[in-house]
Amino acid sequence: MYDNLPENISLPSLENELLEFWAKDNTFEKSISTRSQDKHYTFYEGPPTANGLPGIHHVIARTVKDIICRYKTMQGYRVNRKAGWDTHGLPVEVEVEKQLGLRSRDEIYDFGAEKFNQECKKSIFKYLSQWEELTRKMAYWINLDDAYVTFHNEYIESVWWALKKFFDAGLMVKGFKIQPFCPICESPLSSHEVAQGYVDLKDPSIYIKFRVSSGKYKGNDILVWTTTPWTLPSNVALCVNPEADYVLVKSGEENLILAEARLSALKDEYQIVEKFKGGELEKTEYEPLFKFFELEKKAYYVTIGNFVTMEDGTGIVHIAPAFGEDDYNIGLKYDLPLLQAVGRNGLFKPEAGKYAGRNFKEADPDITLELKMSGRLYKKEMFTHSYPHCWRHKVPLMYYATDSWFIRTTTYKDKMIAMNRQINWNPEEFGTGRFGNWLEENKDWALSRNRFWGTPLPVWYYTDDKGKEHYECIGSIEELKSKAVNFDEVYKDIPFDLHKPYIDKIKLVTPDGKELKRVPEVIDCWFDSGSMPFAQYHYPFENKEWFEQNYPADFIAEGVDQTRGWFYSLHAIGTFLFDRPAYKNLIVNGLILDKHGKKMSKSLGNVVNPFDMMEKYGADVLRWYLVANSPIGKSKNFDEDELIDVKNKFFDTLINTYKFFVIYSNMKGFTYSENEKVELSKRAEIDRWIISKLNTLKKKYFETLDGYEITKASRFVYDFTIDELSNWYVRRNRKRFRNPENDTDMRSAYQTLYECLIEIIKMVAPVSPFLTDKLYLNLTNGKTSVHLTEFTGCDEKSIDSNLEEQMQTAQEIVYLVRAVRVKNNLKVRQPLKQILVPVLNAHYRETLEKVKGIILEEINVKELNYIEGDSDIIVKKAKPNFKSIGPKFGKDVKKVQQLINGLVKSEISEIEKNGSLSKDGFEITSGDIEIFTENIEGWIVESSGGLTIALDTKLDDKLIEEGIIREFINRVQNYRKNNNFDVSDRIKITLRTTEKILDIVKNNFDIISNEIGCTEIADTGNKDMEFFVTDINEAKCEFHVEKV
RNA sequence: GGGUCAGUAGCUCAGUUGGUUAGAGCGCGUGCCUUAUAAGCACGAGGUGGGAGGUUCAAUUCCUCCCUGACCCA
Repeated sequence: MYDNLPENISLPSLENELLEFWAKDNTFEKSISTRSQDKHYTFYEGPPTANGLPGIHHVIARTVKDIICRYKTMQGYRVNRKAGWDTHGLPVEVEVEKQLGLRSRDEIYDFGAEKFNQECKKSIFKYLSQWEELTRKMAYWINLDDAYVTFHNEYIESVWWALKKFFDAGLMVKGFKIQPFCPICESPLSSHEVAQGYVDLKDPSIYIKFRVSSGKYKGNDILVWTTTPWTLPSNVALCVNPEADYVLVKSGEENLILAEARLSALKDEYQIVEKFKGGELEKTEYEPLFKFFELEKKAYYVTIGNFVTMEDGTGIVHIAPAFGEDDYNIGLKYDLPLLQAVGRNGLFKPEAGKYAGRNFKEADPDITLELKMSGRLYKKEMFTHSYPHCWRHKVPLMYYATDSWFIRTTTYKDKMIAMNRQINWNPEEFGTGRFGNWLEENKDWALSRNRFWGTPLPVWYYTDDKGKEHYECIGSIEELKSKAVNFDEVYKDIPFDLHKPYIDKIKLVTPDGKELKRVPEVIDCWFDSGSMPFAQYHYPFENKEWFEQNYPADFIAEGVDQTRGWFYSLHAIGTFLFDRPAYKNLIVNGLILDKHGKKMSKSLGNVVNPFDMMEKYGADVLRWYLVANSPIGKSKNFDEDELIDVKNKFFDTLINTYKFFVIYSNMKGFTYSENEKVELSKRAEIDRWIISKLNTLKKKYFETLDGYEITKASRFVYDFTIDELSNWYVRRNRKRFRNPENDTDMRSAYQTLYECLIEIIKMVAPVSPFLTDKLYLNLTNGKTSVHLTEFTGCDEKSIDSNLEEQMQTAQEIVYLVRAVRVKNNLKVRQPLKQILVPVLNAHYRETLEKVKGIILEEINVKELNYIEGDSDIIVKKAKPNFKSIGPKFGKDVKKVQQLINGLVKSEISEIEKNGSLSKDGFEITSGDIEIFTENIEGWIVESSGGLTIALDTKLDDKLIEEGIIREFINRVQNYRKNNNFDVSDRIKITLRTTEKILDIVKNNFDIISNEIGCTEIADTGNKDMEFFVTDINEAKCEFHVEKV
């Protein structure tokens, strides 16, 4: 006996039941421990931060990870799944600042860095319980008890080891970086912070004349455009686009140089005097506007750069290397001096003459005025643009050059590009496109952060007599202990902790007695997470062998937002340290938007709560929806209604197929047993057909999943389950399951269905692990979870493509006949005499002969007859095969198309016979045309896709009688169903109807009684009886039913 | 501002060496079938394949530009 599922089963409550079973059974642990040590598959978990609530977008990434891990487990691999937590970084600090009401760096110092970091540590796992609950409920199998945590001393030590490797290779260096900088925080802002602070600002837009002081154009003026007059006192160069055309124009008294494409910027009429490429201006010197600084390096000349555009301004920009990234790069390229007239606090420095002490933005009008007075201003406009502001202080940011530590990734960029080619990206275009391009344009990694809560940069330094800084990088705790002079003192009363501010107190000494202090910075937390392949195992201090076996990862998966985050940090670190990519395969999932394609945000109130979804529809349904409904890599518009569709269509169909099997197996006393298997060759044709289809499905399923294409794989399973198994195999075989011909036939049918169910369950299991396990346990001995089983491979031998093709032909013909019936108002219950099918070749005839029985039964027709290709009543037509005639006839293809469409029967016959035909100067061969029949003279026909059928719609008394019998059976069955009769209930019928119907029913009592389970049909009843009123072929028909 | 990806029916999505009638599901309308099915089937309505050019005998598919959206970076 097989256990059935309850009526109206609630998937969420079923899931709770299985969660308990798995917990008791230790299924997850077993799914790892029962697999061989020698066949392991390595998965890396990208660490989330638990100081924010888990959302629906976490569910999709984790579903993807879980599916592949479960799939590989079911392929026999041992898949260790170590969880991880990302615990450092600005999000944590911001959260704590909010909590404590701290508004600036100074306030954090006042509060105390030590206390601040303690608060950070407390805040990290604020939502841990929600994360654990999500993990459990969605059945994400990962080992949370053994999670790596990025703030642990061991983890940091491994990160330090990696940093020292970079340092020793000369790839970790100190330099400048232009960063968005808040003058009140006196700190750079992260791009994430900048993104939330854009405000429309009205700014000046001024055109300035720079007087040329050398070369061919000496004495003329270069016209320059800027929207930041406050940067002009820090100007050291100009920049033009070397490829663009520039012109010298005469406009009134002025001789101006600007880009040809920007002539519209001129305020007066002009004549072009000369035209030349921007490159020719390089090195042209000019007179500076301001002279606040003594320069040590050469400045005040024209440079070239491709970033200069022709979209606005004059095609010539001014360069202040401390205040813009392009500017800074030009400064490096030309070795320009770096002037900073404005300080970190946003105020002009004392050297800046009359501007000293002024706020940078507020000085704009005065600078403009001064230029006007000195005759250097050409034109002034105002314009409004979106400009970044500090989200805390609401003041405009400066782009400002600050001290930073860098990883010089650009030096091994080519290697990263080469290694990237070894990685299997899914979807592919993310690897070649987004990530590939990002690598092509690689910039050095700005590593350091002027913050508090993070992995401290393990660099100590001293300044020598000449003011030069000397650095020492520490790569382990041991090294730190041995080199520090005050280690024990610092950690005397506190637990050992590598974080600020304790680590800042550690002092080192050089052999010649120089004292070294630690640099104040912490590092970018992306370096933490990118170090997880080794840091999670405290490599190289422990687990050396284990790490080497588990690097690189076979598989990782995250959202597309990680392209330049985790995917990059893993790649950049792995490439350098281990000379190999850090991962072989990855799946990138798209963002989840709301149903209208809008980003989910608290302020819009369109955030989907994953717990709600799981409680309403179950994790199985949610997981299936997330990966199967739309391609994983695309952004997904989350729509709850579609969850309902998934549940109704897929899960209900699967459940009902299962229930059907259980009900009838139990009724017939069938239990699956390997020993009593009916050989495939001895099973009915339709059994072999579904088994063939099943194996074709398995083949596609393994192929796509081995290629990490989850969406495709799940759609294959979906289509098979609904279309082939439920709607064709089970529906067609219902009678057989109820009344099999003999014992072999019965076992053949039940075994076939059983095998299909088991295999589908296994294929669905990685995606939707709950229901499948329940069904699997019910269908087997109830002891072993489906997640502990292994797939049986595709059985190629049982794939019979002929059989599949035959069935497909049958299905197509059935659909055609149904269409004819509908159009001619002929119900399927009315049997018809015959259909005619034109057969143009012997193969087609054989095919039809094989599936004749199925066709006739499906469409309720008595005979299927053939018309041979040479019959007079067939109207043959030909249509062109463009693939063949296209290359052959080229420009004449349209003429040939008309010619072929106009071929008459005799001409087509000639081509069939001789293989070719000459007409109008064209030689048509049999490969150039497709022959089909479109009409059969004197018949009602329907054709589609090359198939044609004709239906004989003439009725005789016999057919009408049969029709009435079926109608009557149908009425009674509907009545039984609507009145909740049990299948086994026997009934007695009293019938009041026309004489004709009454006669027919009585004369066919045996057939009818067998179908509807009645013992007697009477034609007279008593007056108290209630009659059910219906009609048959427009004749009134009333009957009364009672159970006997 | 730069880069990447996408845009196919009201909605969700298929669709490859470029081949002429662009498909499916959901939803809508009308019928039909059914004692596993809140299921299924057929028919119907619904498409300037985002827009404009170009290459070609032939473009949803290849190229260019533009528009819209999302993401990443400034």
